[in-house]
Order: sequence, then structure tokens, then C-alpha cells
Amino acid sequence: MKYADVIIDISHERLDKTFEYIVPDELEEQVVEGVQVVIPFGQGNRAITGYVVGLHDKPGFDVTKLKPIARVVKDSIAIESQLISLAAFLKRNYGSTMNQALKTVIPIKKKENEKMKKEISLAISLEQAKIELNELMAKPRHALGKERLLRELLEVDTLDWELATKKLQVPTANIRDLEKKGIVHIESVRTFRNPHLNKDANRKQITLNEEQEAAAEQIKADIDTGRHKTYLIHGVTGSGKTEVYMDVMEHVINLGQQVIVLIPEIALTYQTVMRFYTRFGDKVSILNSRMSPGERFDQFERAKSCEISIMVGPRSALFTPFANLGLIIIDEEHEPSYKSEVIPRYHARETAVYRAKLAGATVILGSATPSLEAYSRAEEGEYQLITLHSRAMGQDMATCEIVDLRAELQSGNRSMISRRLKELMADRLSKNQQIMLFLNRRGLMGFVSCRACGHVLKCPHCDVALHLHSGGIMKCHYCGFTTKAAKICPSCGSKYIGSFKAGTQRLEEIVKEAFPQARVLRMDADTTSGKNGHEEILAAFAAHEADVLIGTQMIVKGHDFANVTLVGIIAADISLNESDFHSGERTFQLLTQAVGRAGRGVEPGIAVIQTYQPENYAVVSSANQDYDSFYSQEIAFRRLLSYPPCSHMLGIQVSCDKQKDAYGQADVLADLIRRTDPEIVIMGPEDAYIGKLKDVYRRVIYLRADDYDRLVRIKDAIDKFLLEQKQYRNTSTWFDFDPINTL
DNA sequence: AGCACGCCGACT
DNA sequence: GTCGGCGTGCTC
Repeated sequence: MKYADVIIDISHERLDKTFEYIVPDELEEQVVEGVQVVIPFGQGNRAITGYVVGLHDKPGFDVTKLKPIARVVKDSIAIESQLISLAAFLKRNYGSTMNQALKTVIPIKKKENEKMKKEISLAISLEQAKIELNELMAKPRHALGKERLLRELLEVDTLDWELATKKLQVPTANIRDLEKKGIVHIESVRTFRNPHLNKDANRKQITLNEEQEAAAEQIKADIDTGRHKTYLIHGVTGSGKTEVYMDVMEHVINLGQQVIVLIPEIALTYQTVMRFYTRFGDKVSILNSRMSPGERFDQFERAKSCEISIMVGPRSALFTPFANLGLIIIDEEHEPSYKSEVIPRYHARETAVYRAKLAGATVILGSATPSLEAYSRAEEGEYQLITLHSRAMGQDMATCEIVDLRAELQSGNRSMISRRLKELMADRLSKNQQIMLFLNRRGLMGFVSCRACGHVLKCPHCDVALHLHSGGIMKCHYCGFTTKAAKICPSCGSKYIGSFKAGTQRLEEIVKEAFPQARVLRMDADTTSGKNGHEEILAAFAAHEADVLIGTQMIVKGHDFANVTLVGIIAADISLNESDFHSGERTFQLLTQAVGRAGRGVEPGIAVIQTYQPENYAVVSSANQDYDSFYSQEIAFRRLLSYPPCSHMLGIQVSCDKQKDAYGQADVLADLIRRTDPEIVIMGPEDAYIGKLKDVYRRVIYLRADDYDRLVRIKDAIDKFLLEQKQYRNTSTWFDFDPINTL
């Protein structure tokens, strides 16, 4: 007789343990570690699903009380036992129930209706298609989706419907329209096929430069001799890190192993995706946050059945069930999107290193501005540092000028644009070159306040300011609460009440005023409403349909525009003045990326950084593109104040709809912590950054310790206490290890 | 989480 | 006298 340990599919601390079940003889073949099973649970024997996490021959519980497993869930993926260990790692290191951890690691069940795959192909010859494309391009406002589709079909014979609509983001209407005109042909097929490349002509032979070659060779040599390390590739913007990744990827695939490539959500663009497709063809699958759980499940199933050997995707792609994983690449390793915002709040970097350890795989981290965490590990020798010093195409780095806004103000210029920036903009516009203006919007939002008494209109459900939207409506960006814009201040009755325009919007007006002839595009939350908003704006800018692109963070991430020769950073300080200890690091990363946008083509570029703190080290070192100088100052600051990576932090949040209970429970937990570990550095309890959200009050406690495990022990003590505690059962508590965002 | 058992108020 | 409130406890 066999017995199985099952984790019940109910996420509750009180059920967060394995339950033992009898494996019936007829199910013995099917019940393996990782499968989803249906089991009778509780007095009523109601059918509940669960995950098998262990199997043994001897019962470990009163055998008379054991019930048999009812059945194995059809189409459930038996995940690698490695992934179960990975879930245990998530539970232990980031705090969650085993069920929550398993759910982040195991793909969700497939949806019922399996739809027919459709393929799109050209109904006309390649030459005709080129003519069609040219005609399309000639129209001033043509459908960009059609353009992408036609361009793609010039490269490949057939295109999967899903690929076209999801990854290339071609609207279905565009495809239908082209079909009606007889340009493309839509065919339903049964089997799934990835696009095949028409000809290898477009598959450029990539030759690595000396530095890239040395980097790739070093990693490949280590892999060949069975050394599986973690590498940090620190390469300046444009140094061609991706070429190094691809070279190593090819090597690993030739060894019969699989590769996971993590890319920040925001960089999952058409260009990035195509780079992998053109190099590796149908070995690649792409995971996308817009995919439904069913689609994701399909991709994981293909990985499991060895149909593909490369998975490219955001954070969650880390859990692709490859049986023989050989390499994990994390591009733009410093990106905050690698930290999960939901429980378990894991960090993809740490988790990747752990998964690689389990699988005997190699990890490559890459960044132009490595996180302090990664770089300090490299310095300690835990990761191996590889530096790429020069740009692959040999372009010069942009020159960088810092404009002191204090001096600008003294000489009477109160505009958002300094005289120097204006002068350079005029010059670029006259040369028909493009300009990017970057504004970190945070702090310049369009909230509504009273000019007489200073009262700020707040959301009744959340502790945040309401924002003015078009049509005289105020909206809460956190809970969606909407109300009519106030005409009179509810506090003092003054009618001098109004909003400050969003920074980008105001900047756009200023630019249009100063350069009426310039064509300006703005990219922010307001202008990118549609699904493909981003892509369309960026494509329009790439096609030089505008001279100036104004935007927030989104425009600085990984988009290369060859004709951009001037980048203006309007207010570098804004991100510096955030209360968070990451502010220096974020500012440096942002500025470095923004500066890197200038001069990606033949023309050398100039970047102008406007700031009130021209002597700030983050500003100065990003202007000089000097990571080492930034790092040494930032790490000294972290060491001095015992911030990560020089120590570890644990954020504990208590939330409750009753303010009194949230406060009470937070105090109880703080006492418990003091009793558990009297020496630990404890901050709080205090109100969370947003003290009330959707009518729920939130209190936070922060702990700091050199030893991560010490924090884990406190987490475990709190978990144990919460199980036994009778009072405050209406509160909920969760953990955030080494938090990235202020709780 | 759900469901049962269990001991105190207003109702056909 | 009963129906039902949700407090407490258990689930292999």
C-alpha cells in the first residue's frame, strides 16, 4: 500500500500542512509527485483538489482515519519534484502558505474550450506584398498592425494567429481587412506550428567583438567543465549583452539542455521577441503577461514535452517545467519588476539562483546598472563579474551636461526647460533630428487642492489624493472611486480650488508653445489607454512621425531610436527625494538609461540633466556614466545605515477593516518580536505608506538584521503565534523580505 | 476555508 | 417549548 502527502488547495494558515491519503492500487501509476488530485476532505467528504508533494510506503498517521485519493486531475502537469522544492524555498524565504507557493510554481489548469489554431499566410507573391506594404506605408495614418503583419509575412511563410494577435499585437480587424482585400490567407490547422523563417538571408551572421567573445567563452568553458556559477555581466548600454546571452544559449541548447530567459515586463516588445525568434526559430516560446492562464498552461505543457527549449518571459517564466534546465538568464537584472508584488513576494534573482542550484544550471545576470545586491555579491565572489566596457557597434557614449536649475531660477527662468536645453532643442529640430524629454512624474500628479487653505481632496476609502480626469471627474487611482469634481473647497468653502496638471501634460504645452512647428508625442498613462498604446506611440516615433517624445519611465526602457540625438531629463531630483533608501539607486539607473537613449545611431548624442542638486553623487556619476563611482558611494551609504544589501529587512504588514484592531494586532506582534529576539532592530509599528486602502487600515513593522535566517525565524515565530492566537482573528498579516517598495 | 457541534435569545 | 445566532474546533 502506498501513501501520499497532499497539500490541500485551500490557502489558509490553519490548513498549511500535508494531509496523508491512501493511494488506491488502480491509481498507483498516475499518482506521482507534483500531480493534482481530488480528495475527500472533512466530515462531509467534500471533494477538494490538492497537490501530491510526497509518497511513502508506511503510513505516518492513524491508518484507520486515512481516506483514499478519489482521482487524479486530468491534464494536470506533474511538475518536477525540483519545482516542489522551489515552492518550499518560496514559502520559507518569503513567507506564504505552501499552497500559495505551489500555485506560483505550478501552471494553472487549462480552460475547457480548446480552440482551433489558425494560420495566416500571404495570398500574393512576395513582390506584390512588398508593393502592398509600400502603398500602406505611403498613407499618413495607416494601421500599424497591418504594417507589422505584412513585414512579418515577408519574413516567414505562415504566421500563427495567436502569434500575430498576441505577440505582434495586430488587431483582428486588421487581419480580416487584409483577408478581404485578398492579401492574406487565413487557414485553420490542427497542429501548432511556430513560424518558419523564409530564408536565412535575414538571419544576420553575428560576430562577437573581442570582449563579447571573451565573456561567452569563459562561461561556456565553465559549463563544459561542469562548473555552474552565477555570472553578472555588467555592460554599458549598447554593449551587446544580448549577443553574449545568445551565444551561450546556443551552446547550452546544443548540449541538449533548456534555457529560461527572463526579461522585464516592460521590455517584452515586438523587437525583443523577434530577436529570439530569428536566432532560434521554433525552439522558442514566449510568455506574456497578457496571456490567459490557459495559454500559459499550453506553453508550459510544450516545455514539459520538450517541444521547445527556450522560454522567454517575465518573472513567472522562471517556473517553466523544463526537465533538463541548463541556463537561466536574467536581463536587466536590476529591474524592480523581478520582485513579486503578490504573496509569496519572491525575488526572481534569488529564486533563479536557487532553482539553478537544484537543477545544476548556470545563471547569467545582465545589466548596465547592476543592483547593489548583485554587484556586492560579485565583489564578494559569490557571483562572477564580467564587464563589457565598450559599445558593440563602436558608437560613442552620449556626452552629458548637467544644468543647475537653481542658477536657472536665479537668472529668472522659471520654465521647466532650461535655456541650454531649449537651445539644443532648437538646434536638433532645425537638423530634423529627434528629441526625447523625460520626466519622472511621481510627485507631479494632477491632484486637486484648495489654493486658499491647502486642503487636498482625498479618496474616502483610501489614504490618497484624488486625481482630476477629463469631464470634470475625480478618481482614486487605487480603488477606482469616482466622484464629480468639487467646485468649492469642502474644508473652507473657497472657490479657488483646482488641480495641478500632470507634469508630462504641462511639459507638452510648454514645448508646443516654444516650438510651435515641432510635432510632439506624449506617452503616459493618459495617452496609452489602448492595449497597444505603448507600441503604437513608440512605432510612430520610430517612423519619425514626431520630433519630440515626452514621457515618463516607460520611454527610457530599452527602446532604441537611431535618430534621437538629444535627451533631456527635466527634473532629475524628483526620484532622489523619495523617502525610500533605494532612491539614489533608482535615480542613477533611470538617469543612466535615459542618457543611454541618446546617440544610438551614427550621430553622437547629447544628454541634458536638469537638477536642483547638481553635486549629488547619483546625478554626477550617471552623467559620467561611471557605475563604479556610484556603487562605491552608494554601498558606503548602505553600510553606514545598515540597509540592504549590507543587511536584510523584513516588512510585516497587518491589515484590518477596523483601525483599532489593526493597531492592536501590530502592537501585539511587535511585543512578540521583542520577546522572540530582544536584540533585533525593530522600527514601528507605524501606519503604512498608504495608511488606508479600500477601507482597510494598514500598519507596518520593519525589522533589520545582518542574518537573513534570523528574520526567517521571526517570521516562523509569528506564523506559529497567529495559529494559536484567539484575539484579532479579523486581521491579516503578511511578510515582505527585503522590500523594494515602501509598504 | 467550510462544516458540525454547541450553548443562549425572540418567535410560529 | 423550538429555530437560529455565530464561537470553537477539526479536517489525513
